[in-house]
Amino acid sequence: MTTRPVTLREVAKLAGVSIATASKALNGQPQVRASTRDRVIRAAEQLNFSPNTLAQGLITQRSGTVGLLTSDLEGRFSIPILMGAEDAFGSDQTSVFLCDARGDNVREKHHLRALLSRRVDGLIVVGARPDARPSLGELPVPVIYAYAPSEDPADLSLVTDNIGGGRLAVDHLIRHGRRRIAHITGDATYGAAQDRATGALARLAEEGLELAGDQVWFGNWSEAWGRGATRMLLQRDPEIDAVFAGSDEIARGVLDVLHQEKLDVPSQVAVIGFDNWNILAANARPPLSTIDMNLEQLGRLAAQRLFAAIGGTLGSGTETVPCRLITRESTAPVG
Amino acid sequence: MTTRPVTLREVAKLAGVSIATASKALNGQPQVRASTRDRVIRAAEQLNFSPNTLAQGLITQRSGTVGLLTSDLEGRFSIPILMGAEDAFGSDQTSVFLCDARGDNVREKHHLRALLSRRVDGLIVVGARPDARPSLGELPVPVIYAYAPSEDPADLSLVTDNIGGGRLAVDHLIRHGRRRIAHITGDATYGAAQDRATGALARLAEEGLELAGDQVWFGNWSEAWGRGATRMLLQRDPEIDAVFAGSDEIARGVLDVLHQEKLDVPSQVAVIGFDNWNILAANARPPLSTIDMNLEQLGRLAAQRLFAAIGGTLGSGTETVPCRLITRESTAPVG
DNA sequence: TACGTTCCGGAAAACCTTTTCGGTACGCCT
DNA sequence: AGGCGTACCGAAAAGGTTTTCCGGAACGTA
Repeated sequence: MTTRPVTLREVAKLAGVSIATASKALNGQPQVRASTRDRVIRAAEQLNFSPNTLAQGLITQRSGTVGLLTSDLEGRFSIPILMGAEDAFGSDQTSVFLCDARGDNVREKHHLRALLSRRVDGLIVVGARPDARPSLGELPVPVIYAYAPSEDPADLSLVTDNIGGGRLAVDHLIRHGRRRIAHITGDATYGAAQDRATGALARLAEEGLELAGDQVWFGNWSEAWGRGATRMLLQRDPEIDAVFAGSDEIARGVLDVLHQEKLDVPSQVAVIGFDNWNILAANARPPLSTIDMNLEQLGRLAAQRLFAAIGGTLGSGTETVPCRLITRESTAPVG
Repeated sequence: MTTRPVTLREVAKLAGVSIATASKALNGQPQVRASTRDRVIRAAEQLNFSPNTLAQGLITQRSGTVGLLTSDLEGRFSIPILMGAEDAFGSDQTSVFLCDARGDNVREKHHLRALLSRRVDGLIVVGARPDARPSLGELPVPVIYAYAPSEDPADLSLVTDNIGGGRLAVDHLIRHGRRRIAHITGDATYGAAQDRATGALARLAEEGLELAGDQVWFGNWSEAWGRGATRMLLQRDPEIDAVFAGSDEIARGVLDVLHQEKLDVPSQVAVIGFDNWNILAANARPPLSTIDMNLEQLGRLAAQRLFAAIGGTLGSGTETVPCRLITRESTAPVG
C-alpha cells in the first residue's frame, strides 16, 4: 500500500525515451514526434503516473495553491464564501489550503507563516463580521479581503452591499403598498446593522415616508430580541403594516409574536428578513421573504480577482457585491 | 511586492557559512558551534527567512499536507468535522487541503487525482449523510472515512453512535418520569433515522414501556413534517407526555404545534431534539434539550487516527463516537 | 559530394533544501 | 614530534520536474 509513487524517470524508461522527452511529450511541447508522444502517454497511463506537484512548483515558482484564512468557520457567513472560492479555484488547477484562526490573532499569524512557507500563490482573508479588520500588511503574494474589508485602503476588499440590501428590502415592501414600515435589527456596533438601516431609511425618505415605530430597533442578532422588540413595537405603534428585520433570526422572532397577537402575515403585516438562511427562512410560517447577500458569488469573485492578481498586479479599494431579493410568502401586496 | 522569497543560500551568505551549516543550524542539528548557530539564526530573522516547504517535501518524501474531501460543504454536519480536523492538524505542522465534491462523483475523482498529485500524506473523506458510501479503494496514502463509513470493511471509518444517541434521549426522558413517549423522526431511508429509533425502542423495552403513538413517525427532516406529524400524533394519542424528535428542526415543528394546542412544554409534554444545532435549539421557546453528536471531536479523532497512520499502519473497521446529552428547558421532571 | 535546413531527442542546469561524508584544525597523549 | 580523537564546517548528492541548448539525422539543394 505504501508504494513510492511512480516518477517521470520510470515512465521515460518504459517508453524508451529520456526524461526530457517524456516531460515534453506529456506537456504538449511541439518538439516531439507524434508516435513517440503516444508511446509516452501510453506508458504514463499504464503506470498511472501523476506528476509530483512539489517538484513542479519548485521550478515554475508557482505552487498552484492559495490560502483561505478564515476567522471563524463556525460563523455561517464564512461557509458560502469558502464554497464559492473553492469552486472557482477548483476549475482552475489551484488547490485551497483551509486555515481557521478562530478569531485568535496569534493563531492567524501562525497560519500565515505556514502558508507563506508553503509558497501559496495568493491569499483570501475571510472575516467573521462585516467590519473593517487590520491589514496583514505587505506580503510577497497578493491578498484579497472578503466579507470583512481591510482597514488599509491600499488593500483590495470585497464586501456585501448592505446599504443596497436595506434599500432593496424596503423598496420591495413599498412596491407592495406598505406604508407603515418598521425596522428591527441587530447589534448597533455592527457596520452591517448601520448600513442596512441607512439604506432602508434612504428608500423611505425618497418616498416621503417616516419609519414606523419612531426609531430603528437595534438590539442583538437573536430570535429572542426579535420577539421582545416586536412586543415593544406593537405597543408603541399597533398600526404597522410591515416589518423589515435585520436578520432571518430576528424575523423568526417577529413572526412568532405576530402570531401570538393574532396578526396575520402577510395580509395584515408583511415581514422581510435578511441573510436568506435557508433553514430559518424557508421553514418559517409562512416562508420568509428575505435578502440574500450572494455570498457564494462573493467567494467566487474573490477567487477570480485573486487569480487575475497572481502574476498580474492587484487593484485596491473596496468593491461591493449587490444583494438579491428572495420573495416568499411573508410579503404580498396589500389587500 | 512580488519579490522572490529569500532562500537558505542568502541566509548562509549573510551569516558567512555554507548552505549545509545554515540548514543544520536552523534545524537544531548538534554539529554546529553555538556562536555560529546564533549568527545563522540572526541572519535568518533579519532576512525573514522561511524555508520552502516544497523543497523540504521533495527530499523528506513528506508534504506535510492532508486532503479533506467533503461531499457537501453546505450540509451543516461537515463543518464541525472540518473544524475539528483542521484544529487537530494545525497543532501539528500539517496543512489541510479543502475539497468539496458537491456530491458529484466525477468531481470527487478529479479532486482525488489532484490531491495525490500534490503528494498529500493522507486523506479524510467526510460524507454528507451517515450512510455507507463507496470506498475509494487502494490508495498510496492512508484514508479515513468520517461520518459516512466506507462500504469496504477493510477501510477505517469513524461514525456517530446514533443508536446510543437514541437510547440517551429516551433514557433522559424516562429518568424525568415520562412514560408516554413518542418518536417523530426524518427520512426512513437514512440509517441515522433507523439507528436512533432502534436505540430509543431498546431503552423503552428495557423499561417495559411501549412507544406512544403506536409507531415511529418517519417522514422527512423538516420543521413542516414536525408540525404535521405532531398533529396526527395528538389525534391518535392525546395523552403523550414526551416527544423525542429525530432532529432539532423537527423538534421546532413539534414545539410549534404543542403551543398551538395549548400544551405546556415541559410541564405537560417534554421535548428533546437531536443535533444540537445551536441556532435552532438554543433559540427555541423554551430552549431545546437535545443530543449532540460531538462532531468536532469526531473530526479531531479522525485527524489523530490519520496522523498515527501516516508512516505507521492503518487499522480497519468502524469506530463509533458517543453522543452527549444537552439539557435545556424543554425537558424537566414530571410534576 | 558538399552544404544548409529542419526535425527530434538528450544532456544538463535549475529550483531549494536535507543529509552524508570527508576534511581541517586543534588539543591531548605517548 | 608524531599519532589520535574530537569538534566543527563544507562539498556534493539527492529528491522530481521543466527548460534551454546542443548534437545528430534526414532531407533537399547546388
